[in-house]
Amino acid sequence: MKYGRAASSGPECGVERTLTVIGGKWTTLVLRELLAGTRRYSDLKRALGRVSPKTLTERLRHLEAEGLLTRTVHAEVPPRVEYTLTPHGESLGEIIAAMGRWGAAHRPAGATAEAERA
Amino acid sequence: MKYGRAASSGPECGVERTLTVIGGKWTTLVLRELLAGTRRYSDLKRALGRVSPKTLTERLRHLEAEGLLTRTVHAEVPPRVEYTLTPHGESLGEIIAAMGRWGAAHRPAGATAEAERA
DNA sequence: CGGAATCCCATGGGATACTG
DNA sequence: CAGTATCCCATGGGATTCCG
Repeated sequence: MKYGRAASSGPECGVERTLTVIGGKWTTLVLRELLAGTRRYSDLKRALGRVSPKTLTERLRHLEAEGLLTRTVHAEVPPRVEYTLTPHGESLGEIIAAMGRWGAAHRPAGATAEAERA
Repeated sequence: MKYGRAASSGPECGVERTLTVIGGKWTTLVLRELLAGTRRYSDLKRALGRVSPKTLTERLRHLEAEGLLTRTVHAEVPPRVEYTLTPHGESLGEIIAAMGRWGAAHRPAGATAEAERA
């Protein structure tokens, strides 16, 4: 998801920077899962359902590179690897929460505003 | 960006539904632009910078299909087409705003938390 | 258990040219 | 002006198999 410099309303717009970090379906979903607490690789895999190991690892590595989570390998057998959000990663909670709220309120059906009032 | 059923923490999770709507780089950027007000096709193209006409049209059609914006064709010459967010589309403002804030605060440099306190 | 390796597909997106 | 029409590429993601 490469792109040159910001060319939108505000140069160096924050939205674009955010998109390069949490762009992509699984990325966001992984974050949402980790916002609930530390998770092991297999926990994430199970929670996310139909994600391939390749994709999951890829996204986790990406998030780690961005400094959003830490990967802890426990030297035991069987191996245990845990992923935990850094404060930096937790700061994304606001965005994820907003997305969750919107998605819950604006369901395809149309029971949107009514559902909120009820 | 298709996917079966929700398999994450909460079944039918709102986050996933939101992702199917605003997933993608340009989609979000278009929304951010329109949150500032009605825009013509050429306005958007100029504001977004390096977006191809194909992509822009594609995303606009997608958003229209989702009921997030309305497309108004003015029967004049030269043609004028305006895009305006529906209330439904405007309700995404909270998410976009959160993304903007996060991106602004967590810049690569590292002047993150400090910038927020200042 | 937690991946790495490999192969393949779908889709978003880019560049360019052309038109109602 | 506001697209449409092609063609092509990059990347996210899927499925499967194998390994330390």
